[in-house]
Amino acid sequence: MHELTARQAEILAFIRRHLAEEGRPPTRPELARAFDLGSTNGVQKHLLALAAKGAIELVPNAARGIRLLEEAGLPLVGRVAAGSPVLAIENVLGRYPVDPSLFNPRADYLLQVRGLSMRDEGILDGDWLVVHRTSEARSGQLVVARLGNDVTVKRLKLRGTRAELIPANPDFQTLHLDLTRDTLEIEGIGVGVIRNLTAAAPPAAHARRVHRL
Amino acid sequence: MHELTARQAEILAFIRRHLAEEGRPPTRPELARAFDLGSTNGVQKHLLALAAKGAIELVPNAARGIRLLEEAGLPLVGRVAAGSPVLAIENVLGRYPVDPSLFNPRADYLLQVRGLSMRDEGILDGDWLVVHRTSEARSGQLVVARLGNDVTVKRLKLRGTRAELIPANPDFQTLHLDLTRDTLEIEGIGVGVIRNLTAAAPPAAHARRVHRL
DNA sequence: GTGCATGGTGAAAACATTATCACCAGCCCG
DNA sequence: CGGGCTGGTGATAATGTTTTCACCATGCAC
Repeated sequence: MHELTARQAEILAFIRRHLAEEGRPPTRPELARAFDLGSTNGVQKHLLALAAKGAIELVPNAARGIRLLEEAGLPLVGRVAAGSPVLAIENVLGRYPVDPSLFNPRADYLLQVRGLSMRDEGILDGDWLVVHRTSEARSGQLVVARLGNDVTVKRLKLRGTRAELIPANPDFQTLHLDLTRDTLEIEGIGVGVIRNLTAAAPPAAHARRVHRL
Repeated sequence: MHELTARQAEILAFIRRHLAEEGRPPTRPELARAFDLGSTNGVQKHLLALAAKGAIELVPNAARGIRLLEEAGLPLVGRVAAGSPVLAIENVLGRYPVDPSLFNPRADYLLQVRGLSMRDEGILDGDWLVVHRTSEARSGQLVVARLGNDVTVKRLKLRGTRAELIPANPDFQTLHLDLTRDTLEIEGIGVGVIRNLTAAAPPAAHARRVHRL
């Protein structure tokens, strides 16, 4: 999908909002009113541009025939390949209909937890950690951190120039870092946990096209 | 909301499906075609009946102006008052945008877990247990059971006419039941767990009106 | 059996919406 | 400096859609 212009992004955002609030896509006159345009044709050209760039689909001759083509739900990230960004395509196992607004701050992706290093905080092997993407974390928060080529989930403690990454399982070691020497890359903070208790048959990843929410 | 007739329920279901699949509500001609009616007025009368019963809202003079008025998301059940049904209004703390299809079998409600009796299975105080409503459970499943006036979450083991409700914490006792004497009422089975790690500011319960799913 | 809710047909007027025409201006790129 | 993309105005035809007529049949409660 090509980059959208500022104007096109505004219009796409309005369509999203209209869909969420009214439960149906806007018409061209409604869009024209919202953007104070005198002609529906201005709107029509923006819609054609958005459709050409793959952001929406226009259903011919249907009133309110605007469909959003964004992917629904949050990406589930599995084992992170060495050196690759967390959200790189090869790490994404699928998309699942989890509402980002259910968590605070907003959820950005799901990370499948491997191992039992956070067992005593009730985070088990296979659980989905709900992650808010940020590079800043405060002491005491559960962080998704990158250590060299590895991505790990631990509780962060900051003491001046020293940092600790603390597991919640006596079988694992606390990692001590000197921030004047070592680099600590924060990928995000844990804002929630989701566990599927009947995981024998995991739900199919929704490739569903959205409209709202 | 009054009871819907079979026909009205069919039509409501179609509207729901159309919304989920097409991203916009159906028009009256579309409904007429779907139900093989020769006149859009047949549809119109059904819509007026649905609106009168509070199932939908009709937006005047708007193409596809049908809004679903169902409540979004799943109810979160807090402490269950003695003797009351789990989903009784006084037990419901709010509604949260959790997608029922994310779990298998389908999620019906969320139960706020009290205490640490399932700690070693990673279910902690305050966690939301995702529950599928059923009165039948198999041995080995995590069940929401009613014991007299209390509702409890334990793992179920069945051995002939004897049943055990087993906690996952050595500080708690296994409950032994003789099914020829005692009654074991199953309210549902646990199909998932959701935990909010930053629960200081819990998300506002959505009273949001849906369209989608 | 009379009244009322449900579930229809058929038609038509009024209005909402899409789609396309011609035309204009600014901007950036080669 | 010419051509293409963006972002507009204004108008109109064709179609989609809502709304409301009048009329009919069935089942059910009082």
